[in-house]
Amino acid sequence: MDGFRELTIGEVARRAGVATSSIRCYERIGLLPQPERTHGQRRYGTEVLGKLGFIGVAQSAGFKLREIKELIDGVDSADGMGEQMRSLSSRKLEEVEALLERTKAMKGWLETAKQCGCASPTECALFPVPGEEAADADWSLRVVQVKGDDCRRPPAA
Amino acid sequence: MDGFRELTIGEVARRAGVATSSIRCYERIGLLPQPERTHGQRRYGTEVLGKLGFIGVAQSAGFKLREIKELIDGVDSADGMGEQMRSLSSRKLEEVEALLERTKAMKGWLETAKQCGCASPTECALFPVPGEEAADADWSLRVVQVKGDDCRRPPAA
DNA sequence: ATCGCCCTTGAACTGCGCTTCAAGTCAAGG
DNA sequence: CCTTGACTTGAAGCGCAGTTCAAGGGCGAT
Repeated sequence: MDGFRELTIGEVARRAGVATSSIRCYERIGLLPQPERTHGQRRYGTEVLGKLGFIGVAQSAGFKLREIKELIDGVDSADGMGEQMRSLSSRKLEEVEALLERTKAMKGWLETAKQCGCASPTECALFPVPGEEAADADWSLRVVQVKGDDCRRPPAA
Repeated sequence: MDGFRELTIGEVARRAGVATSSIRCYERIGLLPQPERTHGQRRYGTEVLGKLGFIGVAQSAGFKLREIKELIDGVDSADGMGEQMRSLSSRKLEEVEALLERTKAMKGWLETAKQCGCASPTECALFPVPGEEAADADWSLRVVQVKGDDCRRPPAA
């Protein structure tokens, strides 16, 4: 059913929803294996679609291609989906959880900004001004503190 | 209090927590105005710290520097923080919400992968294989469907 | 006056993830 | 036969967000 390996790069690109140039690029950097060839042209089996799908998901979650390569290599080479896979996933999970938090913070900021009625950044809590001593102001955390739909800066008490 | 404009670029960099090279870069692309100078050296007032803070926040909210420039130009010139701000935020909000979904999907995937006992990707539902007709397979949604701690692929019924 | 330190410049470089290009091969269809 | 269309290659280019570098200026302190 899928041992035919008869898909051309163009067909793979169409079905996976990526550009042929991306596929060749992935091959170049070792993300995809060298496929078999007919008349010099790449021939793929359908399993490459799964791999491309995985690459897409991982990418959209913020993995770099190098990291995706690590993941794929771990799965392909080691003892099945062994320790390598699990430890990589554990490590990545922490990063993804951090990304999740940051993304939630951004969402909050944008929701406030969407309905902000402030006349200028000077009066708006979305745009804080650091104190004299603030050497390492943590802007992203300050922004998270903006809640509700009133983003006016509290009158500096 | 802040009309002195006596901060050097190094001091601004330290207090805002960015590199001097970034500040010059922002100036180059019009994100920051040309500051006054003494002996050829840039001299800033403290209000630049607010601007840099804003740039940082907006960046972490997913805005590109070009978009941030749009925002700043809009705030500085037009009717306060007007329509431009709100429409850009609305647009960005959609993007961030999509990112949020993808990140959640990846988190689910990684959590499953962390405790996956499958011997090979072939038997594992974490690596789906698309059907013959799937021209626009929605991988991110498929991955979300992997729930619980058993990631074995259901025997193709 | 010499040292150390901070500042200046433009150009080039980095890393990432592709995309585009020129020049060529091959098989099928009219 | 000739065209069409999909494929091949390596190299170069792009957009982004900076960083690094060489070569030099100026100032306060010792």
